[in-house]
Amino acid sequence: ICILASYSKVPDHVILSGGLNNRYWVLDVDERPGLKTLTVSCSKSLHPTETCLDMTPVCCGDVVHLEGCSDGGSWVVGREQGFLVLLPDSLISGTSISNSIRCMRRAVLGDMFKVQSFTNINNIRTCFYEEMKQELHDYLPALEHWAKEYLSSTTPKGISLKMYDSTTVVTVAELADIEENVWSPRFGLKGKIDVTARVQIQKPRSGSHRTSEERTVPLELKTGKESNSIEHRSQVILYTLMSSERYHSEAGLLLYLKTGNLHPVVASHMDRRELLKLRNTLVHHIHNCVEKEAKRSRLSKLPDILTNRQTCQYCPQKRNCALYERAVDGSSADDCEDVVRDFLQQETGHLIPPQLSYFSHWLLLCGLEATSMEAKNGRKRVWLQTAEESEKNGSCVGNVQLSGPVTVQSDGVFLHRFQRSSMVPQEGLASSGLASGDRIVVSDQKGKLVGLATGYLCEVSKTSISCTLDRDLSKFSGVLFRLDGDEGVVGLSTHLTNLSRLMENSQDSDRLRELVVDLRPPEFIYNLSSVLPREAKDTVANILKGLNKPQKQAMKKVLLSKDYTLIVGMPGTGKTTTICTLVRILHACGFSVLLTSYTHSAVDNILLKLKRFRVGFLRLGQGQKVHPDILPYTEESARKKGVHTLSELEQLYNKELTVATTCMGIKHPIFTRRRFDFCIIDEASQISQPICLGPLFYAKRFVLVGDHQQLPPIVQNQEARSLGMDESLFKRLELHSEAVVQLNVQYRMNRQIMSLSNSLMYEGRLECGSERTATALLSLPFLLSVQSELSSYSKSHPQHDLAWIHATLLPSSPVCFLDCSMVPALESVEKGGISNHTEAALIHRLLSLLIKAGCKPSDIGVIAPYRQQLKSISALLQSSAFTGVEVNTVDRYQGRDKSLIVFSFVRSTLGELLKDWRRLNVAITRAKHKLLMVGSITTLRRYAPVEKLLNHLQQENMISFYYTIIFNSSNSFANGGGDF
DNA sequence: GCTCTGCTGAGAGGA
Repeated sequence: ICILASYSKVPDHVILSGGLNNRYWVLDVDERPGLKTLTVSCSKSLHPTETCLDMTPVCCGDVVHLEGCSDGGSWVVGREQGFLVLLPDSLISGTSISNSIRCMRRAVLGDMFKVQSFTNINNIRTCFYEEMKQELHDYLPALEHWAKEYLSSTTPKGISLKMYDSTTVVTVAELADIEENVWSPRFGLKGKIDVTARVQIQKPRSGSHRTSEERTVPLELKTGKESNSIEHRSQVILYTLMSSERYHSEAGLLLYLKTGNLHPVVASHMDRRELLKLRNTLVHHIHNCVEKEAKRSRLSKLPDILTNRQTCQYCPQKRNCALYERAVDGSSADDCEDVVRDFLQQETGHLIPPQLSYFSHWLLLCGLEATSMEAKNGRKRVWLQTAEESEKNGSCVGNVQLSGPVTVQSDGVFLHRFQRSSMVPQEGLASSGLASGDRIVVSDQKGKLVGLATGYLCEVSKTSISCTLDRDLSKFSGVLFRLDGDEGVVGLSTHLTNLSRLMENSQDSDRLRELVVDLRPPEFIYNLSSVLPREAKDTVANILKGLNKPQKQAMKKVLLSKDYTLIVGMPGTGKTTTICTLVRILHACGFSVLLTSYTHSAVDNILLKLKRFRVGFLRLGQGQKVHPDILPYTEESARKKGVHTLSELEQLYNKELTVATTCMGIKHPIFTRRRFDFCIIDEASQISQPICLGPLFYAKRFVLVGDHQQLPPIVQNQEARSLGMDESLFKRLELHSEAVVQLNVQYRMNRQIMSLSNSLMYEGRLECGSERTATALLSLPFLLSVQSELSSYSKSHPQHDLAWIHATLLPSSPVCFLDCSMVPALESVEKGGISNHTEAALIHRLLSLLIKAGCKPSDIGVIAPYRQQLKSISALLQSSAFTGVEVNTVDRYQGRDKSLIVFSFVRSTLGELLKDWRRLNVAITRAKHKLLMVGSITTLRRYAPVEKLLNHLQQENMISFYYTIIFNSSNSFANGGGDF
């Protein structure tokens, strides 16, 4: 009963449907020997139900797609017909499935851990003409042979296909496409087809006449040995299956380039069904990587280890295979066969139990987080929803056609322009919810060509859209397309790959593991002169002149470190400047530096400062995401200036001492070659441990810069968070106080504003850098005129007491809390989240007055913890007078400041976000000269952090004014006061 | 309960 209850409600994000592209919900599984009956429904009300017979590992609550025919509501998946596709919206690649034939465990691991070895410099080799020519040369004779035998343009013999009679001849008429991308949500498959070939099938009719028929089939190329193996043939069968909706082909071709031999691959229904069963098993393991037992989650068991030395010896997943077995499945070396024991010992013998549990712990956290992200994954909307439905939700434009020619921008980047074919709605395409810079997926409107190309939007105007795509779609002129925003299915493979690497038996990993997992205390040397080169001393001394005391200390600590240094950058203490200076000093000493952060903008922030000094650097990363002023420093632009050979490319990679990129950008081939003396990671307190590890593999020493009193890494899964997934490496290593330097001298906030954070978080450690900082106030040149306007209004409306407004505006009171409890100001829960219209209206009024009094809109920032509140505030700030006012979330304001900050607390009931001390700390440390807080004190007192803040405000007499007048449209000053 | 940035990625082949 309990099980039924939990699966009798379909979650909101699940989409069900009947028909050809059906999606069924599994309500019940009845298992008997040799027979498995599923009770399924394709309606969200779960009525009516149908049944299905199949042997796949299906659980209650799974979504399945049924192929074949149903007879009176019962589906049979059997020898002659019918398929069951488990979780069809998880598209599995053809190679993953063919990999699973030999070892299912390897295929499952392959989905979790990407193996790095292949992004090496040899891959780039073939990008250069000479190297490519050489590579191709060996294959030319065989290719020529192939063309003569099979290409229609010559006089080919063709191949005979057994599926027809022996006199049927197939020749290749045209190569229609190469590397065609296919997403097949019907079979839950995806892949890239080497060659899409148009073939001619000639068969004898009765009598002597031949009939000729044209078909489009997948052609798979293999450069290696001609094995005609089951794996190769399976790949072709899968490509044929996944492209069957496009081309209706029944067979595919397999071409071995070493010999030029072409093999036809024809599959029976059972062949296809067996492959789809493998796919289902794989999906089952991927989806159920975490299981719950007695309310506690744990990692599931993987398919068994294949104890075949021949096969396992060269398996790219052997380390992960052994690690998982020992760390997760917990098998001790004793209770297994000799072969397995030897294998486990060989791969994981260098690891001690705490290291294994670090690995399994983080694997579990990532697994939990992955399940939360999967539920939100919006990619399946591309095929589950019509363009019209998706347009309503935003982030989709349907009914567009190619307009104008496709231009090649660079290698594999094609610029396209699309136009709405039918009438354009009033607001035009600009209102589609898509904006320039967004990632998109292009599909056809009908849903036959799903995922044709991906790319980035360039320009969105009222009538047309331009974008760069990874494929040239010019041959589809006239086809109706839809463009969908692609939130991406990034997953956690970088996390897992880094974790796996941390467990590697190598020098780099051993050392990092010692520091990160075993928490070995960091070491320092004592004599600065041994690290400072004589010739750099003057330069360094000069650079140091611009720094304050703690900043100088930080520089010294870094230079003396043998392992790592942690720099705590409290709000406004000049973190960016400090990092910039650090890079300059290290540069002057001749040290190489890898400079990273989680976000592109944080990396570029430092580079923008660095670029003013004569310090060269190489910026890696997608040009689309890099700041325009930094573009000249990217690899892309350097290569445009002329890199024609491999050695020129190597020169480019080795030229600069300093290399900058994001933490995720470490897949770049440069890292197979280069090691750095230092790695600096900015905003490290906001980066999760597995991601933060990535760049550290490439440096001898590292510097983490952050502040754990500000925002932690974002973790969506509640259980993962409670198990510590939001603990950054910065926080973890902070227990070694000898590695920590605190930057506590700040140049942002005046004395009163600083006092808030000091009492909330920093216990008085935060100091003002100068008297000027401490006493700086908001400048309101026209305050007098606004005041007199207010006074005259008060005279004519004596029933309204406006004293509180007078006081709020005064620059001499830098901190004000406006209490709305008595108004009252109630929150409202809307589709997009929580907002508070009363607070929004009040903020609108205050800003009008402040701007009238002479505050520049660009000096004003409005902050709220909730997105929906930003929307309702922005909606009120539409008039041109407010242009320049920046409205944003607390999270997005971290690292930034404004002269005047207005913070809207929003909540009138309890909420999750404001319970976090760190978020509140960020909110109150953004203002330089004046901080206005708006909220309901009676409610907010219930949160410990806000309570502490309020106590301080009361002590210091900063809640000077209770905002208690009735605030509604009929009798407030809002109407009578006209436009102020 | 509602905070959000990363990222091409499928497959390249050997025993």
